[in-house]
Amino acid sequence: MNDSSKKFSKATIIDIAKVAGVSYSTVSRVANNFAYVRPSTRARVLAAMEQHGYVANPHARSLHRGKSGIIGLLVHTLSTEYIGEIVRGVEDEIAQYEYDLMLYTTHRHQGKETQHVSTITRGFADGLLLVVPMGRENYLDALRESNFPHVIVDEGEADYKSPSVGITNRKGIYDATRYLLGLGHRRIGFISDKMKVNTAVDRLKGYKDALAEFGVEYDPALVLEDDFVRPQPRIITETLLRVGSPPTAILINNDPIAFRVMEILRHEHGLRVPEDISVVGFDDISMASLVYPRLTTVRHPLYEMGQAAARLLMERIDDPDLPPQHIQLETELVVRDSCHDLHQAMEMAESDIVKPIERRNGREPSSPRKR
Amino acid sequence: MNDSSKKFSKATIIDIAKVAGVSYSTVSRVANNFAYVRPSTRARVLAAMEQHGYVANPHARSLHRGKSGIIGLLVHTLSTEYIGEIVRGVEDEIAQYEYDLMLYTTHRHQGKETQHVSTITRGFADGLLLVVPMGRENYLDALRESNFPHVIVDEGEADYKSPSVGITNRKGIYDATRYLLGLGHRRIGFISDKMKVNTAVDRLKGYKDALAEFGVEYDPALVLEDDFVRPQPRIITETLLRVGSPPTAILINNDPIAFRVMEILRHEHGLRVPEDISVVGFDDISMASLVYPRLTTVRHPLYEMGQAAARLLMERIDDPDLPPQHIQLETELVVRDSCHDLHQAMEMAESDIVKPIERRNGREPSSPRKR
DNA sequence: ATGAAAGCGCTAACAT
DNA sequence: ATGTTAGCGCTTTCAT
Repeated sequence: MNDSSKKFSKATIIDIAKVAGVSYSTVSRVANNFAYVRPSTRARVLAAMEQHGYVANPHARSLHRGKSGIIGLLVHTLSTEYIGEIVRGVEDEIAQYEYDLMLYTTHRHQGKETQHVSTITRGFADGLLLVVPMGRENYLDALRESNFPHVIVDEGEADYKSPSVGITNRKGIYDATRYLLGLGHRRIGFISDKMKVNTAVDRLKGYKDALAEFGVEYDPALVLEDDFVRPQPRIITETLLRVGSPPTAILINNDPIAFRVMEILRHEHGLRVPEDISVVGFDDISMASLVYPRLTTVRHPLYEMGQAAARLLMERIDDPDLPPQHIQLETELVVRDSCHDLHQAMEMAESDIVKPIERRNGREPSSPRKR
Repeated sequence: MNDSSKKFSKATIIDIAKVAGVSYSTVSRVANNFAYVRPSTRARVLAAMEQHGYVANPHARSLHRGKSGIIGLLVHTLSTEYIGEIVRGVEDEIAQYEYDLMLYTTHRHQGKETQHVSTITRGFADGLLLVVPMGRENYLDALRESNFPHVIVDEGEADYKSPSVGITNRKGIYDATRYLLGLGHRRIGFISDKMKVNTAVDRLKGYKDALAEFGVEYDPALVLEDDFVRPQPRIITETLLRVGSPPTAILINNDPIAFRVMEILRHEHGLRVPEDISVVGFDDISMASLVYPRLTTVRHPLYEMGQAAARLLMERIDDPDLPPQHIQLETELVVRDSCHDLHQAMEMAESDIVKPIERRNGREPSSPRKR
């Protein structure tokens, strides 16, 4: 409004109309590529637009059209590859529809703010993507009531009231658990997100199913709930190692936490992975194949999930009355080097003087220089 | 505009005015918390707003005010912790000013599109943050010409025409190189981003300065330029190992690439880090302390950089005529376990039968199970 | 093929 | 303390 801000205020449709010597509705026609504009007129308008670097004010346009070409994305944080990959999928998909992305981080809009998020988004964006595993009930209801186009990303099987995209969580963990059981492991630690999170429930089921199938009794002492937003890998690890008959393998429902557990196992407990203890992660982020030992994990198709969610949202923006749909993508067990075959280990032990238990503190990490 | 979309179109200021039995300017006054509204009237309006879940249409508001409360963020990709941390800093900072974030990914708006980005952003957002190390000349000029508030994030020392935030790149690498030299290394590989990127130039300078200080001759064969957008760690590594007198240490200007190089060194060349070859990274992302061996690297204050950039931008939105300013944040060498002390190694070798050269393929990674 | 004019929802003078 | 009104910049009938 003040003078200095005028400096970068763009030419309006009226300015262009004046320069081109036409009415501003004609400029609008040219800008929107409508038919029935005489080629010579069009050229003149185009020239004027070019000259002044004209571009339509998106707010005015949105105001009139009643839609903005923007979709909102609600996430907890951006600092993880997990979310980065999802956003990449979303971005690539909506680019085809010429949509743009508005970012909302939930930790800002806390408490009563959480409700505002949906309200803010409503009216500003044409649709909303939610990557928020919990604490969303209040505004989810509001979104459904007002029939505002939205899609939940990475949803479990519990709640299909809203359209959503997810993965085969149960099967993913089922496969991983079976794999460990197949290697001879019977005491398998399970580090899970809070059971408030739907996907965590599904995954625990996969764990139990596999155990049952192998006739292994389910031991609650081996199942630890952590808050994946603020994980406590040290506490979790120590708790698990202190269990009466400690686990020979740990299934951790999140790669980054698995990395931290491995680090703790190695540097604070002198345990080797996989020789002394096996580790399996979940997500298969890029680091999984770069750590040492390379992490065996369950691939989570994050990019594809983002794409699918965006596509679903586009459909619902077109027709908000579509019945809620849930898309489920396939996981895949990726076997790398972080698990030990106990059968093989047995044979070794028989022809070996070193017993497994003695190995534990046998080898310190080389060159333990301080930070 | 069609019927179904009406379903979630919110009540307007006029609807509320009717319900509350006042004029809509009064509603506006209440919505904007103006004085001089009789408490009873205010209460009535508030009730009506509550009842209908009223929230002002942001486009109408922006249109009128001439500003939107939005800042644009232009990044290449979101899939890295690097960018995630920056965005987190930005987010936290702008939240205090009640600004929101609009995301633009450059790989979408390529070629002539790149120009559109600035034009789109102009008029829609009140300011723009750029995390784009290269290929931005065209629109940067346009931004400066129109005096549109913008800040370049992670800028080197070459270009202070635009306001920017960066780090002590030269010193960061200078410290790291000195550290390696201090450990006795004389052949130090240097893997850098393209020299088109300003920061890469600064860093190379730091490398050369340290070398000169130790009287070590600069060998161009040890300096490899890679494209950090599409890195080729395998090629780089092999090239470096094939140099006549190969490096005993490698300085890699990016942690994720350092992780990949370490993996390649280990699994494809049977080399141990740090015993056979030392590695230093740059950025100190969270994984640096979780890999094995823990990575010695240069800390890049990403979060703080995001904050500083956002703060600078806020200032410039307030007063676009401020002279361009450059903020430089401090780096810090973080010593962990990925570097070997050659002096120490010498002593060892003398009292050891195993010569360094023989060690090279001496130890395969344990349990080399296939993926 | 083009111009005139209404209106999208809101804010901010200007009245009263 | 509240109502009236003129835009903000654009799209879109409706005329011509």
